[in-house]
Amino acid sequence: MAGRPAAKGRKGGAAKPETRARADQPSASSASSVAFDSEEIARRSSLLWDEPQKPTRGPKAALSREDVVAAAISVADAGDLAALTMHAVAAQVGYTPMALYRYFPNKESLVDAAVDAALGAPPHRAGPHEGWRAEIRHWAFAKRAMLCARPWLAELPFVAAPHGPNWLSWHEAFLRTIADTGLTPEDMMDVLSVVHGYVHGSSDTIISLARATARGVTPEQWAAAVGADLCRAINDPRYPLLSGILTSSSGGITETSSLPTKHGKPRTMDESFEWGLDQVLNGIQLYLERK
Amino acid sequence: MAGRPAAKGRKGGAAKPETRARADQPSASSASSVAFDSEEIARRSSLLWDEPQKPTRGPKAALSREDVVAAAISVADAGDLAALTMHAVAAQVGYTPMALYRYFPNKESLVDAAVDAALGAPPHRAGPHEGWRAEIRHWAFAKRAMLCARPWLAELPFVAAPHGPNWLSWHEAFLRTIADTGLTPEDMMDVLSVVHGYVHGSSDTIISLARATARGVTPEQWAAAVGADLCRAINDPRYPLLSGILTSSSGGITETSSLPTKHGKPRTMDESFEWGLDQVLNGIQLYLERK
DNA sequence: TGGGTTATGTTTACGTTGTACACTGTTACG
DNA sequence: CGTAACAGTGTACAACGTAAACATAACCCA
Repeated sequence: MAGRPAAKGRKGGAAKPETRARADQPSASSASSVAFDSEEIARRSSLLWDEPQKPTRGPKAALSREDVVAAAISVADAGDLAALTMHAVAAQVGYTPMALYRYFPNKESLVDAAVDAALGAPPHRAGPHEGWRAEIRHWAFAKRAMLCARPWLAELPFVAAPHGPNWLSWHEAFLRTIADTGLTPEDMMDVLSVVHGYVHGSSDTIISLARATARGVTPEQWAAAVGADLCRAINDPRYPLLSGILTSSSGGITETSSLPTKHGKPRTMDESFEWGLDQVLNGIQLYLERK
Repeated sequence: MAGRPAAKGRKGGAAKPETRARADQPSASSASSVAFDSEEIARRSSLLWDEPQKPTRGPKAALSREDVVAAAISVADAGDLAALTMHAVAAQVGYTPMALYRYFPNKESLVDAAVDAALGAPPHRAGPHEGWRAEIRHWAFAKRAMLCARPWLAELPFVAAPHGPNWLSWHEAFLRTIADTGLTPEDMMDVLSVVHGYVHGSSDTIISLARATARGVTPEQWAAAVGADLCRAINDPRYPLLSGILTSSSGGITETSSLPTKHGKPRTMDESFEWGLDQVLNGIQLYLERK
């Protein structure tokens, strides 16, 4: 038989995997690394776009790429990026690790596929157009929420991941928000870059919190830990301004439910994100008005 | 003898790896992962701040933590983050891999130290204060340049790295740029978050280019490869706006020396970064003026 | 109906990596 | 001097990604 769900002990089979991979050129690149030359980029993204082209000869595959990807995502969701091993994915689908190589030539391509799938589709905005500003805000909050829901995506190096269908969909959705503003194509891409950059770059703290809470750490514990870490700077003469802000208590680490402070109402992390987003949008609005 | 530089020769050995790892609790966390609870955060950052406290009894250590960190940085500079292995670092300093464990308890702490050291000190702004806007621009460009010079830093997960001395110095330097604007401590931290977020989040493309060129790939080759990857979206009915922009030729991928286009002068990547930064700063300026 | 062909999943094995442990040798204090 | 604390080495091993060889199952054509 062509194999049974495995789970434990089975027999053997035969096949011939890819044979390519590293060590040819000065290149190299490993595990979840970054693509450099055109052939590597093409190879990595091809699996995100090309259909598997089903053969008719041998036994039917028990799984599909989608099955494997779904298993990979559930493994990463349950743990973190480091938990996403071939062994773990194989166990999740009920086969041996080597079985996965019938669907993806190596781990990198499986991770690429899992990442794009995990991005999911961008939110669909039904109803009337609310104006670019409200639409961008929706987009930004959705993206942030997506990253918080799958914090392992933020563990990836944030450079040069292959551009899969969902990745492009998020970009397309953004462009839809500003399609009627009269911006040039070039301005559109740069506005996208500004907002996208801000959302990604400024979400590190909330993602860290999301990771912690997913592990059972309470927000209070997390805030205390990060605060204690930062407080090392307090009274260090090298960081006078930072010390002052941290001791002023309103600038310290606070999470969504906000910690006790001396005065006023400190912004929650979500409010800080929103505040920053609004400043960014104000800048863009200014640009639009001046045109 | 207490050991000689080694240089070659390996064999086998015996040991019992962690035994912890995943599967105990909901916890886990591995290699270059993220800290969750207070004890882990404290443990990870302690080595960034505490002195080694030299013993007087035994033989003198041949190396210092700084030596090991310098070796780690040079290894990562020469390759990428994946090249940063204990073997490689040990070979760089001329000792056995296990010798490194006299200086750092594990790889993670070594990487943490190397990362903070690699950040380097923020640029020192001598001379008269040029005003917050110019100062922030300097800071942002310096940070971007630093990331381009050490692209492996961008391979790290961008969440929750321990806050070492240099990391805090960069923050302190930023706060210095806006110290006289009259912002509240909370506003200052949020302004920092906005600019920091934009700089980090929007630098992925240029960092990717920097990585590629460091490997000998010409900017033209790189742009062609990335462009070809993106062009998969062209004529795909799912991405009408993106297709339009990509075919309009001015919105395509261009690097610093700019590629041939049909009309006008497309922005280079640096110009796009600067454009976005200016919109962000405009937003902040608006906030300052309204106060 | 029965090969031949091809694809499937399994088994086995290997190189790499991080690192525990036991050991040899070295230094400085008592 | 002895002895305790340290340095670096050598060995061992688990986990990982994955190459190669195998055994089997489904299809094709005769």
